Amino acid sequence: MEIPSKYSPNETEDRIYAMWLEKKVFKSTPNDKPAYTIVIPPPNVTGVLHMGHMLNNTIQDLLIRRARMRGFNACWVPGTDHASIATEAKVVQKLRKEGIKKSDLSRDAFMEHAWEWTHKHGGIILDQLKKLGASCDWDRTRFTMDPKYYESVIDCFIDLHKKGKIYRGERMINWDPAALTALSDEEVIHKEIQSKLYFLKYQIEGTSEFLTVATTRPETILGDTAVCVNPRDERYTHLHGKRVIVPLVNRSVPVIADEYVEIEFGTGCLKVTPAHDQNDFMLGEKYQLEVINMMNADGTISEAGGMYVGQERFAVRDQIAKDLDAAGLLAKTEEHLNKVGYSERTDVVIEPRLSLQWFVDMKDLSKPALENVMNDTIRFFPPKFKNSYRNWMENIKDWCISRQLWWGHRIPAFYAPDGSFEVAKNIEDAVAQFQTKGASWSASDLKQDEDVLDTWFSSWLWPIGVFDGFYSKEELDYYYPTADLVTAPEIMFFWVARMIVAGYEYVGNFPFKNVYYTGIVRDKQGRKMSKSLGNSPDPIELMQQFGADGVRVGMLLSSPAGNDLPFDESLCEQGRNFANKIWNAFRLVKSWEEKIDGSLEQPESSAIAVKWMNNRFEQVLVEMEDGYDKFRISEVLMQTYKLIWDDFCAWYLEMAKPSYGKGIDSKTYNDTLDIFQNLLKVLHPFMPFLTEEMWQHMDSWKSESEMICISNWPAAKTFEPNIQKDFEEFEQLVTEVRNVRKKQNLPNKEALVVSFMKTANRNSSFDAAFTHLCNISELNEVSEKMNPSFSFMVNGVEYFIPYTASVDVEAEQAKMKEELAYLEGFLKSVEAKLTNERFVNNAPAAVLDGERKKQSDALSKIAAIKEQLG
RNA sequence: GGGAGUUUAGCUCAGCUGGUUCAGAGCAUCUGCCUUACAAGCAGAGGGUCACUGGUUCGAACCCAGUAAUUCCCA
Repeated sequence: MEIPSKYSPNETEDRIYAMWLEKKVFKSTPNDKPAYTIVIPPPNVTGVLHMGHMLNNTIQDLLIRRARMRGFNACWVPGTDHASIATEAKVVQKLRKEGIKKSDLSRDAFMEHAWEWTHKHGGIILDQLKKLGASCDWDRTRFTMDPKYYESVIDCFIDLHKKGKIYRGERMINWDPAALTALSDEEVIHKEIQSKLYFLKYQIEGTSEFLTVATTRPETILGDTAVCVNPRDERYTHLHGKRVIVPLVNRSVPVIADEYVEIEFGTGCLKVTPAHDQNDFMLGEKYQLEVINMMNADGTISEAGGMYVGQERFAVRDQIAKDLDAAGLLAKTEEHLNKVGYSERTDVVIEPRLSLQWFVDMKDLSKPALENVMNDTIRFFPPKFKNSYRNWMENIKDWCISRQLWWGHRIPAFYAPDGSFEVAKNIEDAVAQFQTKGASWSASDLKQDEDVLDTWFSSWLWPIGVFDGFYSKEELDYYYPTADLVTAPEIMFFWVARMIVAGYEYVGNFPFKNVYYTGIVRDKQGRKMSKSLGNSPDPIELMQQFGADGVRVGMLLSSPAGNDLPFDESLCEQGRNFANKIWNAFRLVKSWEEKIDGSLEQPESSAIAVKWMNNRFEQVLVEMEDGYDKFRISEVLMQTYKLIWDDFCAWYLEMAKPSYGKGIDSKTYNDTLDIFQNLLKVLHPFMPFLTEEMWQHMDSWKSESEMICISNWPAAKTFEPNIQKDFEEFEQLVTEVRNVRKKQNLPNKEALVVSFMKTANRNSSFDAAFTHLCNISELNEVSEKMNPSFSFMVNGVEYFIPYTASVDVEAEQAKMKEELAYLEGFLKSVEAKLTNERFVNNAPAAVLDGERKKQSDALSKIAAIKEQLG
């Protein structure tokens, strides 16, 4: 069978993936083997694969495939997140295009549309993951709104409410006036905006004097109920206890004094609008100020504002500035760099707003989660993220979990007409609960809370919920805690921290042992990849172009944990080239199948090559295992890359390759297959398709295991460091000879004679490989230097290759002189150290010996060159 | 404003306990090759004031202090 010289992934990948699915190799059920579990960070159900997913899931697949081969019961649980805000926004948008307004629909009708949308687009992303080679147990696919999962979320809410950890309260929250919902702090993005600072004049009551207050939001004067100064600010001590008149509004408000005010900022006077600013709210509570809510939910001015009613907030800002100016109450305006909060979802300016919301009291819940990260029970990779984790957890605030949306888990609170409420699993339970309290409401009297829960309030239960852990311990006991979590640092607080909290609260144990934080995928210019910038390549197209394996390698080549990944297609190209390189090594070895000559003995050159290659494999394997333990994925990949490309292809195969037209002995052939097999195994997690395809082509491999993905990971054995040392010497020697060939333009076909100066301790272990590889006809020992000839030193032994054709003697001598000058300078610096008494007295013996060896090596090299020069 | 990080070759990054793994890797570049697995390749070569300034030490890319640039998180 003719194997093409180019590997074509497109033909292969779908076929291989179908085989894996058919043989159910990714399926996991509890058994005697130890479990190794990963739960996927569930992507948005209607999302499409982007480069961040590619990175993330490549790493997860790599870990799970390695674990599977190492004999664990590997279980990777896939699934999707209902993503309430994002999905609802998409459905609203789609309906709008059809001319339907959300407000015209009933809740049930809207939910029908949302489900339809979910069924239509849901799962696309999971199919895309299959293209990448993701070895998930697809039978376990979960969705955060599956009936069972939904129930878990509701039960969790009820439980926390019973424990007194969930409460309803009026708080200053982040309000999104476009989506008409509350947002958690984490959903607000702060941006620096060039804005104006307005200096407003407040008349001091009963005088003709004015007080100037600086503000970035002049429209909020409609809600002013005080002016605040710092008690230490001597400019304003005379105003303590006085009252001032709010400009335009003409309301009299008190002047209060509080340390909170920054003396240096603006004029040192702060207008206090308790309903529209977090800190003002705090001042309002402290000094029992009146609260005037001057804004409607959609960002227009409310009746309570008294002026500009119904007008949009930013229009009013401009208008009020003009009106103030006209009234002579605007002292001046200044340019000002301001940080403004924007909604992550709708990108409109967030309005701090007082409203009645549901909260989780996080203070006590978060304690074990903080402790067990700090003491490394749960390990973070890279550990630097422990710092920000601690910072956040130590200052944790209550979690606002209600959202004014329909798509999601509806809050299980039922309100009676008198405003009292019960938290219950369903309306019947609520009726019963009212009854026990002596309130006899019927089901038709009660109304369920209109709001749904924050999406993260469902995904924080993910590692438990995917195993139905709230209702059955069977799978939970086996799979939980999971092994590793692979995710982006951006959602450390949204998700990772809260899963840890939930894990300790509901299972009494951590949800995962290790957390690997990936970086952010950026484009060449360092910009974050985003849809709006259009700078993100389509992963599916990339995989078509370079193969899934090529893209996987491309993603992992430069992505140490926690570092951003500056993505460049050329990395995928490197991955594709690597695939092709291996493919061709396979073609070579496969071609030997027909050249086996049973009568041949294994030549010495092949014997040493096999011995070295096996030894080298062991050496690198140890380093790789160490790298895996530390999650240094890129490093492990590079080690694998060099092991295969440099050691195996460039050196081993060249040494073992039979001479032109000759057959191959069966021992070398079989040894080569064994080596190749091990290499493919350690490569498999990185390039699953390519390795499986080759495995399927080789009967002797298939006799060990039907598929490489379920074969046994090679066990680390001991390696002999001396063999590698000898090899490196041999490598130098070969390079020197190649250089001589190049200088003289001697093709490899032409045999060479090489001589070396007689020495007691010349190492000859690789001589057979050397003469085979470099086409050396004679390797002679001589007792006198040869002239004229090229000469070079390898590990203290001087080698000679006689000049053949015309050689530029002067150029050679000039080069030698350069070398001589360098060596003499080097020697000088070494000797300076050795004559420094303090160095000799303080440095450890090993370092001293090293310096002495440097000295003697330099001396002998200098002597040799001088002799050559004549 | 508070906190954390980063700065080593053209690019992306290693460099773990201060000293033979000490200035490295991959890619890119340059030179020569269609050598019977592979031009998506082979062979060879060049390339660095380890951000800057000072300190500690026999010895600093590594420890300390300061400066600069830059990234992220929080408010």
